[in-house]
Amino acid sequence: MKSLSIKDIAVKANVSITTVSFIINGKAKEKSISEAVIEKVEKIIEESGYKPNQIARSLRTGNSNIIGLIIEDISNSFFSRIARLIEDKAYKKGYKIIYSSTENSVDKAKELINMFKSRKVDAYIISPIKGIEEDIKMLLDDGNPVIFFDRNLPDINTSYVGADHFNASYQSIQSFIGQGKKNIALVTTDINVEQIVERYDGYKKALEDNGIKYDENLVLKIHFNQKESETIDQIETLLQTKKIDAVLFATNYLAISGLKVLKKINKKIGDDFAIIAYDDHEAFELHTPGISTVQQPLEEIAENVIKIILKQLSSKANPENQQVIIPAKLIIRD
Amino acid sequence: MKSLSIKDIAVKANVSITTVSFIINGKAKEKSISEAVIEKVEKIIEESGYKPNQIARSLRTGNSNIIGLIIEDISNSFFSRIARLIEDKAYKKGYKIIYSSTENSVDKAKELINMFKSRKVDAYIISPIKGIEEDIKMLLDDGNPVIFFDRNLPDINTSYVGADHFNASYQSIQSFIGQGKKNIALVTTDINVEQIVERYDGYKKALEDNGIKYDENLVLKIHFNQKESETIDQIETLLQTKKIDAVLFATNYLAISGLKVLKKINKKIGDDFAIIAYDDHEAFELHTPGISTVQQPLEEIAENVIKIILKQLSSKANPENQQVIIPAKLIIRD
DNA sequence: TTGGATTAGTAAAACGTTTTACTTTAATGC
DNA sequence: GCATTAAAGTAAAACGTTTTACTAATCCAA
Repeated sequence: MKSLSIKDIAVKANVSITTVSFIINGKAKEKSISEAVIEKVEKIIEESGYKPNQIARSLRTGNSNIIGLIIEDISNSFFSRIARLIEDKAYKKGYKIIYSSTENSVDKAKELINMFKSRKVDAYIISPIKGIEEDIKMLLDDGNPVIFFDRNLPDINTSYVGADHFNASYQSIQSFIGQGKKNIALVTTDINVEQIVERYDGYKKALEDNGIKYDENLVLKIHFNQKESETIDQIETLLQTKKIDAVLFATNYLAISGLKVLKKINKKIGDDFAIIAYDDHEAFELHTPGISTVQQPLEEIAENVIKIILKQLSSKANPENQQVIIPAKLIIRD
Repeated sequence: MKSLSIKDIAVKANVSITTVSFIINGKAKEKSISEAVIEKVEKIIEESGYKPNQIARSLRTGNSNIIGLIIEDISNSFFSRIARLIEDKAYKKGYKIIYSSTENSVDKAKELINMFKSRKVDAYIISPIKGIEEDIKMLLDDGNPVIFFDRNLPDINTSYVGADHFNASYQSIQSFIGQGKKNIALVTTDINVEQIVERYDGYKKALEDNGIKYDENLVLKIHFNQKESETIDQIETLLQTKKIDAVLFATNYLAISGLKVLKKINKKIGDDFAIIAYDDHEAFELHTPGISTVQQPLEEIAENVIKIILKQLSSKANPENQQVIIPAKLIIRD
């Protein structure tokens, strides 16, 4: 059963295709179509359940009302929650989201950009990784709205929304030190993205500022794509072989692995051992004792992202790039 | 900067558009294009970075290589994990996923179906809700491949993949009874979907089969869209006012709320009080003691979904509907 | 009464592909 | 040497819209 086209409607209403198109697009008044015709056509559209073919529309107009969202991994709760918020807000403005996960692979990221390009998405919301600078530049050169979130690429001049990773990390360490901790470890990943580097820098700077010597043996860089069991082994080794009284985990999934280690080796969180996790997770609130965490302001991030991108989409003017850095919140639990 | 079209390539190569199209689509041999021309054109395509406009392609061919995924809520870990797996597998076959969350609203679900329809997605993967039967029927009548997962709509004759909710629930209760529990509560939701009903039925049947009288006061139906604080209050009331020695939570987020209550009222899980959660969650493994859980076979579900849908997409033949029920696994933790 | 403005509407081009039906040239068989 | 077939390729229609440029009729002012 073929679906209806604008032509079918035009024939039924005994008017031209043009007229129907004007009516559909709310230009009837402006194009001086009579009230009678408008009503007739609208009635027919209503009754027949006709919906314009978006593909044809996109081809003609050059825009798709689709926003491409490129993230690391939709199954990570940080991203899935952001995605949900963005989807929600975009939806209300008539935009759909089409998303894909890069799994931190440069090749996949490039492929995704190409794919979105050939689908003519109207805008790109990207949590970027190093290595795709050229591709992003091409997008920008072609006049596509592009916004980064969570992470930034320093060489690229485009809008960005993210948490203040440096300060969040700095304050976490301050908090440890305030509790009298001296041997503070950092468990982070080896992916070379700005937000991870900033968390590292904040860690280092806080130590320095407090006169504690930075010891690279207390920093564990986990390889991004490795199996969790391996991560667990490495964290276990760290905890068993080094004298450590506090650990900052640079991502929530690393903290989850860390908690598994603690359970396994039966090490308790308490007065003589503390941890803080970056990015909240339901497991942290429920844990006994509660796990302190750096909470990123998801709602605010999503809101700013969508606000900036919609503004760029509506005003054809060349976009002034905005950099929005939102403070993260340290939640102390116990 | 306009992007290249097939025409630009044709001009550069000094051949016709048709020829370029044949080459792009791998029909060069079959259409007897000479090796020399093929090479020349391919070189130009390669060098220029030309990518066919998918929109134009879709318009002409009538398919989009996009599969629409309609779920309840992408930020729920069950769905985001499934989504990731489906995305992954679809991607490998050249299909993209475009997803949206219904938030359990019939209106939103209908809107999404319409939106996907006007975008001419090639297939629909849906975790359905009651009230959209008519819309689904229309999709099927139009010859669209549609597959349900996680939940089924009994009136609709289409493929379905899901866990064996009835048995999973039944076994959970059996397990409680095996531990000597007698006053077993069920915390579930009021949404009227098959999988929730089955979990309820399994609960009831297991009680009956063991000669325990079903007591409706021990069943708490939480309103789907209410705030978590309210849910927590209701669960707290249930636990405080009724004599209960075991609780089955019908979804993971209900169990999370339940755990928050336990923490709040300082009730311990142990010999005289047990719980089981439906759908696993990272928090459950980490919890002390570990929370027993009904684990849905995500990987298998995703795999079956994508296998069935791809088969339907490749063979134009009218699809034989498949019903795949996969056993869930009860994981006992402590 | 005339000619510019307004009203009401339409024909046709364009967006970038795919695909059908066609042409031209060369090769082959007898 | 002529008819047939194969090889190599192309012109043009079609997909379903939007939009530009146009027409025809009516109205109004001078």
